[in-house]
Amino acid sequence: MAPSPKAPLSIFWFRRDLRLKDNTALFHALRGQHPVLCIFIFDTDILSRLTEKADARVEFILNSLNVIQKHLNQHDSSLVILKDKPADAWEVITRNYNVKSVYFNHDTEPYPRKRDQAISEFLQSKGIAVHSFKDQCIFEKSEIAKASGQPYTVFTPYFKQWRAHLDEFSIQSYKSETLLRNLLKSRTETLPTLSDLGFSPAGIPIPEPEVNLNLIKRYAETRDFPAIRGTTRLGVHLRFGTISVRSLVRLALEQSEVFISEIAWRDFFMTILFHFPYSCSKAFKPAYDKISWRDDPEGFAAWCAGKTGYPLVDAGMRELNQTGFMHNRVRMVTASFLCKHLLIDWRRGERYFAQKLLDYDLSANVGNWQWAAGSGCDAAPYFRIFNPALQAKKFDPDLAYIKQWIPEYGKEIMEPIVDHTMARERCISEYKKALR
DNA sequence: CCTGGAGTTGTCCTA
DNA sequence: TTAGGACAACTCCAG
Repeated sequence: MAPSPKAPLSIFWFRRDLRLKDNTALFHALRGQHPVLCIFIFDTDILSRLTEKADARVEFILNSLNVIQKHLNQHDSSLVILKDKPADAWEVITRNYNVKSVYFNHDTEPYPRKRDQAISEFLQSKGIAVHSFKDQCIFEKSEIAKASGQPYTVFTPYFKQWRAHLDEFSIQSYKSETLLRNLLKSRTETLPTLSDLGFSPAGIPIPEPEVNLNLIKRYAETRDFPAIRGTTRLGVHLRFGTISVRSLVRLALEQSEVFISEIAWRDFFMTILFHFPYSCSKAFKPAYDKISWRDDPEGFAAWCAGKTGYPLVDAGMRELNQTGFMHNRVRMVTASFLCKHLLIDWRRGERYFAQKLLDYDLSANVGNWQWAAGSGCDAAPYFRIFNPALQAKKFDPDLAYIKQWIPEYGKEIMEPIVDHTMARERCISEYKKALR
């Protein structure tokens, strides 16, 4: 860290908003009265929980920080990177700099909420002003709520309200990129390397943050076919904030209502987790925690490895294992298979996806897993059990996706690890018993 | 408070 | 081959 320049300054704290363009808190920081120093903290509590050392997400963050650093350097400024527990990092920062105010964007997940609360109290106790802003979603917290003020728990009425609120203001651009002259001038700091952080490259391709308008226009017709490039794959960029969700909505508004509604689903699940934080580890509908999930180590291992004998399930799991991505249609099929065919607790699947997905987001992952298990708000009815063979026939009719991920398909025959009809009946009767 | 309509993404069986 | 009802009732939400 640089030696103490005692001039008063503001700090902008990058978290999951790794961009200089259209960044709300950065915009407000740069319009403040002090020059702005940008920081990023590698949270050692989070890093130490990552068991896989070839983690593409750490790599993605580092790449994004390097892009930011290049731009900051053009303005004779530099990122300061810390690797510490956040509380300790802020202890160091406030000791080394004459910090007058701190700016960051909201993160409403349970852990960041607690963290930000503690850090804010610490900063305020030192007389430092804390300013935080909505940035990672269009509407958050209780902005979309029933007339009574209670949060919606059903998507359709939520979306109706969300859509009615969507105006110029809610998707305006905060042109932080035009204010970079207000950055603090500082000596260039060297960024850590991946190995400095204790990680190694994952060898996973990272999609560019490019918005393909034609793809969004055709989204409703193409999104369900995993062999087609029919989805934008922007999830990872929304996850880390390398694109602004407002800019995406601005572009998509003219193109596709279905795509817009998917952005609203993202807001919806974030809002649900904000109001019902227990739902990341417990069934949203408590009765579903009465299901006696099977402890089936072989079945779980087969599912993870993509060796269930159901081609679409296996193709999806192999795509996930090899690329850190799985097509959304296939996410539903694989999740349904684990919960319903194998009767394995949705939390185990959720944790596996959490380890593997480059675009992993707690609220969306938990929301969708609970949807698949039937335990979530507004979830699939329990008797709705995806038939993997039928799903393959409908959505991968020429087997292009299956053959892409299962090269031995057609040459070797793999017996299904569980019979569809038996599994279906077992599931319905077990759910029935639990929900009685 | 009451009431009626609706609820992301399915599947299976029967006629 | 295809269309329609059953699956299960319950809760949510708006008027």
